[in-house]
Amino acid sequence: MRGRGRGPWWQDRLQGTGARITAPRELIIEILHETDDHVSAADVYIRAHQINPSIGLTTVYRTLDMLTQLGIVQKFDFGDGKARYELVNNPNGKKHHHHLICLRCKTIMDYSEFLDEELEFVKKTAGKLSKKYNFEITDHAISFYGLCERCR
Amino acid sequence: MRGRGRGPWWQDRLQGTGARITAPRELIIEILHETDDHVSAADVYIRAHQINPSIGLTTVYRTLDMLTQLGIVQKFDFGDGKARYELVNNPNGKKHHHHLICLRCKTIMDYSEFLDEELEFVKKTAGKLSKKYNFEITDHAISFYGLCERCR
DNA sequence: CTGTATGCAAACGTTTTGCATGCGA
DNA sequence: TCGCATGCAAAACGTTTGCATACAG
Repeated sequence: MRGRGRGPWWQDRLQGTGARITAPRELIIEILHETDDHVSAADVYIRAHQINPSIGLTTVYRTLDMLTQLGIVQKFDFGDGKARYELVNNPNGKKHHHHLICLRCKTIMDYSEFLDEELEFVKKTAGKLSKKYNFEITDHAISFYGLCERCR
Repeated sequence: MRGRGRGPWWQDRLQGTGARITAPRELIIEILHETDDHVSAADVYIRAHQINPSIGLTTVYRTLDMLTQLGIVQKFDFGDGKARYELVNNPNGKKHHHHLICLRCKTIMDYSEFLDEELEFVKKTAGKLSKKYNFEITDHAISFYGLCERCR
């Protein structure tokens, strides 16, 4: 287990763009790193605020936005009014996964099974789309909607 | 071309649930039908309002929500702050498709090629997930993110 | 005639912005 | 020191809700 805090793996990415390493940014990334879940900005803010009460919600939004544009974080909109964020591709992070969303209770479940076939499909499709539309594909999302066990 | 206005294909669906056929609902569905695009609630409202200025934004939201719950409309959240709506599976409608979203200019492109392989993949995966998580899957969405031709 | 559907205005929750201050490099 | 980064408060935005009225069945 390497990432206990100040792992430098993301500092390089930030400094490479001229961005500064600050306490709020360190804390926000650490929180994302320790949370295996799709968290909202408010979720991050609450946890950050518990540790360092001087951090403001605005900074959380701005940091998440910056990380999203750098490709360090992926932003999701599941249709419940608030955006969710997840670290992507980080060394200690959880596996690539997709989502199962209950239309009634809005629960979001992750699944990471059956990814071998998916990877194959995604790669093939991305390649064809990329060529046909001259589109540089950097990411993708697959979501299934329906009714969860409790709601059906 | 069948659907010029009062096509009854959706009236049955509505009446089957006890919902009433009203002028605002007819108009909203007609607008969705004539629009091959992923429209926001405001988009629908503007067009509806041009035709019948007595229609309110609230009714547009409530109607789109009702149609979504009936499965007549699919609601999308692409992360730009407003939800988009599309008619799904209607007789004259366009083919099932997925989305290519530019992270810089937020343009949303549809693609409906390569769906044969996709259908196979989706069916297989949905079946497995359904069994494993006891989840009743009714819909799915696949989106690719990246940079469009103009932005890269 | 009954109850759903509607429009308006106001409320709501999330996200963004303006501005003065703080602090990393 | 210089300018990006921050926090606060207020604004902005999309969406939802309360309520009295209209109208489909």
